[in-house]
Amino acid sequence: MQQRRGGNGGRVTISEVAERAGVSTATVSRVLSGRGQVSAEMRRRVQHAADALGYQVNSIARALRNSRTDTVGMVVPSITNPFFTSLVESVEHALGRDGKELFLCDAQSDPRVEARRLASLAARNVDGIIVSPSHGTESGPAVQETADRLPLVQLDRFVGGTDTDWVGVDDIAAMRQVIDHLHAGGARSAAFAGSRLTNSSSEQRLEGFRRRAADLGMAVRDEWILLGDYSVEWGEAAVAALAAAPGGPPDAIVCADDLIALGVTRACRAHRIDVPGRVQVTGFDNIEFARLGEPALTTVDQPRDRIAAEAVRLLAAAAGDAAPGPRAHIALVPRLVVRDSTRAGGPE
Amino acid sequence: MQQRRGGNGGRVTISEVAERAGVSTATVSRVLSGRGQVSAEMRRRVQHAADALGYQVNSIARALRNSRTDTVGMVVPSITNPFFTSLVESVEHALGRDGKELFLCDAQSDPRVEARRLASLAARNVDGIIVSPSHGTESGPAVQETADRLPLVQLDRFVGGTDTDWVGVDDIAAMRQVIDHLHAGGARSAAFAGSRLTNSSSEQRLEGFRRRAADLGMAVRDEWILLGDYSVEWGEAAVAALAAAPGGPPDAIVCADDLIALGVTRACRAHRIDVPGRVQVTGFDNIEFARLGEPALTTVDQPRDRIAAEAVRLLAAAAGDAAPGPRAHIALVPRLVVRDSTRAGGPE
DNA sequence: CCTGTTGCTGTAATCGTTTGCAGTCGAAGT
DNA sequence: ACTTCGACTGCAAACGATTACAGCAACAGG
Repeated sequence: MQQRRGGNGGRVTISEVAERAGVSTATVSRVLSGRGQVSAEMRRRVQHAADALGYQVNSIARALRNSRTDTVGMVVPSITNPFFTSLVESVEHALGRDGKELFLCDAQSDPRVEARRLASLAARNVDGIIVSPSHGTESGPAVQETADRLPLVQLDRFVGGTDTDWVGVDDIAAMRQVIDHLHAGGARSAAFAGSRLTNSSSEQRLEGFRRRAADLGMAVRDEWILLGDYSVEWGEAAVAALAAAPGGPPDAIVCADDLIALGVTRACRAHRIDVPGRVQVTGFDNIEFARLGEPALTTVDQPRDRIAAEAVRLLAAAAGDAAPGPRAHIALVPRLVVRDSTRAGGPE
Repeated sequence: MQQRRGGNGGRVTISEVAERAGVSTATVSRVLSGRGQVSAEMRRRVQHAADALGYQVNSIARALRNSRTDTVGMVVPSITNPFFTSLVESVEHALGRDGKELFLCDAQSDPRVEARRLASLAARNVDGIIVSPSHGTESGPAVQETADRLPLVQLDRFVGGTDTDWVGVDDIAAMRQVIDHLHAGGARSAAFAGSRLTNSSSEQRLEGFRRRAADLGMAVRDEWILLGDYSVEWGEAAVAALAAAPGGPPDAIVCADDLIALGVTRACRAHRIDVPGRVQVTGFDNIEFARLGEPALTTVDQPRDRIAAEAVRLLAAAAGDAAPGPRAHIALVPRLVVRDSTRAGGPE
């Protein structure tokens, strides 16, 4: 059935279709891409020949000719972090509506790997890149260099010293909601468990936490600011540190993401610290597992679909005009999701 | 600094480098790819010019010429399932060692989406495809068609009616370990919570469960075989069904994956069914969250790195020889990880 | 001096598709 | 009858990199 010649894996080319239909490759191309004028008879003949041979376009050749791949690259710090995978899912949906596909890369939380990924996406002529930078400063050069070559938008996190589009949430506003809620639940002191200040999320969230806690007069001791990484293990370690301190843990532990919060609640169980009775705990991101914690986590829900849609829109816009317009920084306001790890109506 | 001409986004081409260095494109290519004889002087001149212009190869053009992209495609049923993401991570590592990259696609658990993804990967001339088919029968045609065109290996799951390489675990042997362990812990009756029999994992695991339970004389009622999907929600629903039945749940609930098991333990807490006191629960896959369950899940650890390494090896082998060799079916034996959701030493 | 060899470099074809340009042909306008 | 036009169609040149082949110089051996 299939013709197998040449070294290209036996694929049928446009000229074989042309030969079989007795026309030129130009006509075949016009029929198959639906561009240009072609008579009904030709259209039929070509279509028939293409079907018979099982022709499929070679998008490499097409991409070379068009310098457009209909593919967008995305780089995330860690593909095993559920927040990023659900973000990826949202982005994929948003792209699907434009007939584009996603080329996903994992930076393994390492700026050097990240730089390699960005370079290789650029070499592959993707139409644009969506990146959530893994490091708040070290990711800078590679991101900026890539942005100089093709449309790029940063998602969720932002790296300093770069001038590109960005879409994410307003971390400060989110933290205000969190602190207000904890305060209403009776918390008068609070700890913060985040990651080392190597990315914007962490910085911003800590900043928001500090500011609002100060506004409300909540006690925040220096030794209650615990910075490690975005992992369950780190959350567990943080609780160990807090529990060991004289006076025990504060009234609330605010976590920079849900993984940390899951670690915190788990460690609290192990240390027999009642949540939310003795300590209230909050997360961030609202990953699927947040509701599975014991107790289920109160957390900040990121509007992933909105974030993804805006990012895709920005990329499309950037691809459109040659002149780089002014940069857009879009901060969406997230929503607090109250579950069982905090006290809703004030102290019982 | 950068020259911006043409419609390719202002990228520097090999001929611009050649012009600047005062040599032919052939020489530039030879220098840059390190193939062929070039004098030291030329090498220096070309290198210098390339650096000055910030040249980067256009891998689209290279791919067209070489009909090789150094890219492998991977299609997974759901990118939000932690098992698959960690498998992806392993595959990426394994490929990295060969200087290849991964093009990841999400099939959204839908064979039609899957078929589209496979076709588009093939159109993009990836060197090979790794797929974990989302459906046990409906994925067949697309998978087979793709396998006819280029090297393909199925991972973890296997779809009926196809003739391709496969790497996964021996589900039957795994289930034997699970049942033996539960039996040693005193279980004399057991339920199975899996997904509808639309994929091989589910089928095989159920088969293994049935066989070994029968061997050991464990009671297995028809209404204890609960099939839904691979999700936490389904695990919760399954417990609701079991708890409502007269006589209550059996001594053990064997789950086809960890997500289901997490739902099961969660629902048991809600229904005040003691785990492992009243009911023992097991999972499958050993995702990171398995140890976070309350209680931590006893589960089957899949040797992800081995699986990934074998898959990459098979692809490389298939890419090497033109004649398709005999198919390899590699079943690795997984390891049981005992945690707190089962009784280790027999009934207390 | 002629031939063969080695070492380097350039010319041009090639991968598969798209598309500007030019050519053909029949129909319509003058 | 002679443009003019429009609808089609084909020719051939791109896109950017790789590479077989040929050409050239220098040099060794006969």
